[in-house]
Amino acid sequence: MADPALALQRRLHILDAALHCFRERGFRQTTIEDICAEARISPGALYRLFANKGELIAAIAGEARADVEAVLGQLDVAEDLVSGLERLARSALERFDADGDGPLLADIWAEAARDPHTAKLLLTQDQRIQGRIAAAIRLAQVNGQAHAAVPPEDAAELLMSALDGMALRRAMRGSASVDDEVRRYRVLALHLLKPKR
Amino acid sequence: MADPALALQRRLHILDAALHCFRERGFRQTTIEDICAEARISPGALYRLFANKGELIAAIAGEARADVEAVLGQLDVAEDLVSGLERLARSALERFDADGDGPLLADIWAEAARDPHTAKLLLTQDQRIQGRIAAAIRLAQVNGQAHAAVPPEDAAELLMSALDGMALRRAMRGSASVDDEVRRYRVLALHLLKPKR
DNA sequence: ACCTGAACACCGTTCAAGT
DNA sequence: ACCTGAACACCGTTCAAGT
Repeated sequence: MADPALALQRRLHILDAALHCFRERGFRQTTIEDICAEARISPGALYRLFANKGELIAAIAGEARADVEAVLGQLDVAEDLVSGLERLARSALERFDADGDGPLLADIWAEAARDPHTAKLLLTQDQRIQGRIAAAIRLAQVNGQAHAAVPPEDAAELLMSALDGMALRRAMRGSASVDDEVRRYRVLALHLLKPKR
Repeated sequence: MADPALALQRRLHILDAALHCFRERGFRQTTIEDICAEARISPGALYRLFANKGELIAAIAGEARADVEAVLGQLDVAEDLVSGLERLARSALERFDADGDGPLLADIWAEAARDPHTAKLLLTQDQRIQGRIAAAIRLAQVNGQAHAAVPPEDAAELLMSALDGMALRRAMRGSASVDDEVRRYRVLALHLLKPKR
C-alpha cells in the first residue's frame, strides 16, 4: 500500500456511499454494484479496500450509534438530570424515525444478533453509554436532585432499554408525534429517579 | 386447486421447515434450497404454494410473536398485577435468548421496519397486547392494587417498550442471568404502578 | 392437477489483463 | 501499485416436460 492516507480517504468515500445505499434499501437489498455506482468505482477497487460486504456493514453499524454517544454531552450540561434524559430521548427518537434512520437501526440490531463481531462492537458502546448515564444519576443523587431508590446501573439499563424499544416501535409505525413519546419517556424517568415520598 | 385442506397442510409443512431454517441461519442467509431440502420438496412445489420468499418471511414473522399473546393469559390468573407482569417478562426473556429465538426476533423487527405488510401485522398485534395490559392495570386500580399515577395506556406502552429493548439486548449478549433481568423489570413495574406515597 | 429439475437472471467475489 | 471489467459460483424464480 503506497499511501496509507489516501487509502483511508478512499475507504471513507466508499463507506459514505455504502451508508447512503444502506439507509435507503437496507443491508440485504443493496448490492455491491449499487455501492460501486454511488462511489463511482469498480468492484475490484472496493474489494482491495474491504474484505467483503460484511465488513462494510460492520463499519456502518459501528458508526451509526457512535452519533448517539456524542449527544451524551447534553446530560452534563442540562440543568436537571431528567431534563437531560428527556433531551437525549428526543434526539434519539427524532433520528431513528421511520423516515429517517429507524430502519437502519433495526437492520443493525439484526446484524448484531447474528454476527459476534458487530455484537461486541455495539455492546462495548452500550456499556460506555450506560456507564455515562449511571454516573449522571449518581451525581444527581449527591446533589439531591434524584432520590433513586433504584441502583444507578439498573436504572441506566432500564432507561436505555426503554428508549431502544420506543425507537424500534417508531421505526415500524409512521412517525407519530415525537412530543408524546418524549413526554412518556419523561414520566418513566421521573418515576424511576424521583419516587414521591 | 383440487383439495384446499391438503394444500393448507402442505403450506404448514413448508412453513415449519422455513421456521427451522430461519431460526438457525436468519432470513438473509437461508436459501430456498435449504427450505426445500428441509421440507423434502422441489422449488417448483414451494412456489406453487407461496408467491416468493418474502411471503414465507411475513408468515413466520406473524407467527413468532403470536406466541407472546398466548402468555398474556397469565396476567389475569396472577394473584398480583406486578407478579403477572414479572411472569410475562420471564417467559419473553427466556424465549428470546441469544441461543433461542432472540436473533429471529431481531430479524423480524428489521423486516417490519422495511416491509409495510409485516409492519401492519406486528402493529396490530402490539396494540392488542398493549390493550390487554392496559386493561389489567385499570382492573388493578379498581381493586386498589395499583396506584398508577401514570395513565394505563402510557404505562402499558412503556412496559412493552422496555421489555422489547431488554429482549433485544439479550439477543446480542450471551445469555446473562434471566433472574437479574426479571428482577430489574419488576423494579420498573413497581415504580410505574406503585409509587410510594 | 401437480410435480420435478434444468434453465435464467442476478449478485458477491475473484483474477487476468491492463496502466 | 493500482485499477477495470469479464468470469465464476451461487441463489431466487420460472417453466417445459413429465406423471
